[in-house]
Amino acid sequence: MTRQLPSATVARLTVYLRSLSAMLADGVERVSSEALAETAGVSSSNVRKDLSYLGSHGTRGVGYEVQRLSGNIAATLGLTHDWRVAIVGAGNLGRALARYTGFESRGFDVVALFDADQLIVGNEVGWLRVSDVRDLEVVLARTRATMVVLALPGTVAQQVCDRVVAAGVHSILSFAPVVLQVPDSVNLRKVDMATELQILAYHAQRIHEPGDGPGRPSA
Amino acid sequence: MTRQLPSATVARLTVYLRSLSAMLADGVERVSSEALAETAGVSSSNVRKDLSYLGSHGTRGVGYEVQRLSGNIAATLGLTHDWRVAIVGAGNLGRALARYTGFESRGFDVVALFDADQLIVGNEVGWLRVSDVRDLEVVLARTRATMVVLALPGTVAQQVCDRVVAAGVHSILSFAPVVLQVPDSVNLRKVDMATELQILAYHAQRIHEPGDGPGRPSA
DNA sequence: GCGTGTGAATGCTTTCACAGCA
DNA sequence: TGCTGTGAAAGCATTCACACGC
Repeated sequence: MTRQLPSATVARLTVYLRSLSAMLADGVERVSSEALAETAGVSSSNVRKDLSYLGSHGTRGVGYEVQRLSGNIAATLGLTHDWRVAIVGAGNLGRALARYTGFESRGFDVVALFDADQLIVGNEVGWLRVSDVRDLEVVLARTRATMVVLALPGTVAQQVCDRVVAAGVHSILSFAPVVLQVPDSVNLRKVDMATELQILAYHAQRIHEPGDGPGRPSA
Repeated sequence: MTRQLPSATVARLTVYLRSLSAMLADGVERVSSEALAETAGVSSSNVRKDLSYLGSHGTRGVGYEVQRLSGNIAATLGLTHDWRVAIVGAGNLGRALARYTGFESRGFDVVALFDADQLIVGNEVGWLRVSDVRDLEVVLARTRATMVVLALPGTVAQQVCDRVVAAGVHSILSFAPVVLQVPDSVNLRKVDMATELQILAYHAQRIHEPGDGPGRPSA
């Protein structure tokens, strides 16, 4: 049952899942690869290839059963139960993440929020109380969190990351603008907003040749 | 003159740039592809291939001049001048982004922050005043913002996105958990935190079968 | 027919290995 | 000698095109 899926496929499955959830809510019962591709912003052959990895059973000439496909993808992604997530860093971003309602609805429970600043520790954010990062190991164990989100300054990210790893966490999502070193056994994903803007800058600059001001909005 | 760089290379250039900035600050003058690869978390041959696209001039047997390489990459990415960025959505995430100091230091000026909620419009966030999203077109024009960050609910993302595009913006970074449709002339990048966690869930679930969760994959 | 499932072909990315130059 | 720069090879990912079954 455990053949590794191509990583590009895994990323797209999450998108399909979102589209399918919307369709389920709308009472749609069947969907073609063409229609699903449309809502997901990819090609239909890409959709079919991706779904074929699940050993998915669509019906030729008809399409896929929304309900069944949705359950199939959720199971494949490991979303059959909730995941307990801890957020380290209760600055602007950490607090925003802690209050983000999109996690809940997608099967992720935020069970702890940490900060090092004693002025913040003990405060309430949403329905959570901010824990002292000195108690990281204890609280991670007590809450049985298996995923950690790092929302802290680059300067301390690596040292906190090391403690998180030592505490036995294998899944980490980092918003810190640094490259973190982790053992192979740990799964680390990185989101960096400045990087994203820089990539946009590259493409923007290739179009309007840089004068002193960045392009005029010619329409 | 400038041939299109592979997109994977562009993404890594931003990482190199960060490493090089740190080295510059530390007074390091030269760096080998091996050393740079280490800090960036990629292979050294990957670094050399990437840099060779810039027609970059390293010195054989020695390495690259940090200062020069750094300037080279910045120029390639179009970071020789600041970019004016507007953020639409002053909820938790939007406010966190508006206050994020990492943008400034990387050449991105947040020049406007919008919201639709009349209770929020007019408030100060950092050194910005929240504008009414009804004035989107006017304020975008006045501030001459050329990049827009969408930090708003999925339900309104597409309609706001359409207005942003119509206003002549060609670079958009979206945090909304939906697939947005834009013309080919627009560059859209997407960041979705729930998606990232789902991808982590997939890998986590492939390793340890969860103990207290219901259901395991059928044989 | 129609739309899935899938080999085969194309294109993109990374790695290898080594020539070439300080 | 040491490290860059780069063709050639290997490894992924996407697209094509069409057989197949409803």
